[in-house]
Amino acid sequence: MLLVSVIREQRDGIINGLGRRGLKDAAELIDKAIALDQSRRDTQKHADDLKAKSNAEAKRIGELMKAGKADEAATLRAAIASEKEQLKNLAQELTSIEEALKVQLYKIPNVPAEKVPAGAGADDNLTVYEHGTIPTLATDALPHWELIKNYDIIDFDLGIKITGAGFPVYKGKGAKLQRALINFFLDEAEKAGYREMLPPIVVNEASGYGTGQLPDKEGQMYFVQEDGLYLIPTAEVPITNLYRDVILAEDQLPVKNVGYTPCFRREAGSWGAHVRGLNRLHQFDKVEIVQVCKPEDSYRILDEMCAHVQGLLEKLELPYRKLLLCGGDMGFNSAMTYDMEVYATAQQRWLEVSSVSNFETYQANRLKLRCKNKEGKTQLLHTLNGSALALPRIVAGILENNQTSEGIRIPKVLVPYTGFDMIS
RNA sequence: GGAGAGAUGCCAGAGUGGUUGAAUGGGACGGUCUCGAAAACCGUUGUGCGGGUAACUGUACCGAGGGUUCGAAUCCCUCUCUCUCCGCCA
Repeated sequence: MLLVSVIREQRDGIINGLGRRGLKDAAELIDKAIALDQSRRDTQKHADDLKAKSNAEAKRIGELMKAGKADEAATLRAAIASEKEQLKNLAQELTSIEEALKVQLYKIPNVPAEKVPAGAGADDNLTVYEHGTIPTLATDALPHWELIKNYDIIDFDLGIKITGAGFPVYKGKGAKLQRALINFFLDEAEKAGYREMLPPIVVNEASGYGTGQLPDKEGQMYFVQEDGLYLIPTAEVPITNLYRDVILAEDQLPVKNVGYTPCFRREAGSWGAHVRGLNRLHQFDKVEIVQVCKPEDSYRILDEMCAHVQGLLEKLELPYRKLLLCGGDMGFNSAMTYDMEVYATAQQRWLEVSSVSNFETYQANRLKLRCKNKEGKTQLLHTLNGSALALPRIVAGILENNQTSEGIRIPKVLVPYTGFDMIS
């Protein structure tokens, strides 16, 4: 969430920035927060002053007792009663104002960075880079959901039987391909300086709040009622939350972590023609890169992370494009996001395979993730993350684009990992 | 699942109602000493939120939330978490 002090000091700039998300009521959102903040400060001043008075009186009673002046102490004690009552009311008032302010701040999304184009939705995203050539397929080329059946490598029906729709079973070379991709992605990240982490894939409520899935987006996550735990929708949640309530030293920055996890998404109500096959699943595998850095470095690092992701796609010989998301299409928490999309030639569609975001201090403020600089001052850090990469759509791209009459060709770089160069 | 113990500052660990934001030790940082280093000695070493141009200052925080009290790290209640032992188990 945004820092209330920043909202106070940069009201107009923030309203302006939020406008690029297509938010109609930005001014109203912000002004309500400012009003609550003002009343919070007034109330706190009032309460603090009164508390200072009563602290002094309590201390005075202690001194009188020690000096054996019990009767004087008793007089003073009697005088305090009404103050106590007032203090209690003020404290209650303050708590409820603070609560209201917090709720209000949770409603305000991150401010898009200056370079982010204004826009309402996907149509306003900017294509900033394209790479690779779209292959020319035979006329009888099949979409991946047909290919996986023909080669018997991914089985949706079995998944339905044991779990439900959107939980595929990977079989034989299909399963090996998953494992190969995961290892390839992890190895590449390690070469780029990331430290591998294998976190839990269920998290508590505090972690959900830390990275911004909660409140409001609990519908996205599977919830284990009995234990109050959420299945992670992305490794971002556990890996970024490793740094919740942490104060790092400057020389520990930037933190570069990578993790493979399964990801679980309920995706309620999103089933239809566009989400066939591997295009959208309830459970899928993903390797995620996460960085924590000093504010002045975060946009350089955003570029660095994109370059890493693009390098992966190039090594996999997949045609892709890079989009700079417009304000309206960005996630709630993000200040700037690039999406990478692979072209799935048989479907004739671009599939989002990675989303790389800079959250600036938005998550760090919730996480209380700070660093102590050389002057001994603490300041909020910036957090970033990106998929590197999400598997199912990569698999869809490989299957569709590399289909031949002899079978499906495995990208060269993966062959050492799969142990085979064709699925036939 | 059963039984017990505990939760204090960067860490270890005192503290059972009245200048305790918190003894002591360690660590870290700065200084003295040294050619340099070690040792020794001296000093510094929290966070949030307010007020103030600032120096500075108020307040809160000893797992969380309530309560008792003029006054709570210290007493009471609830919750959470951790650890140990037993059971079960990959």
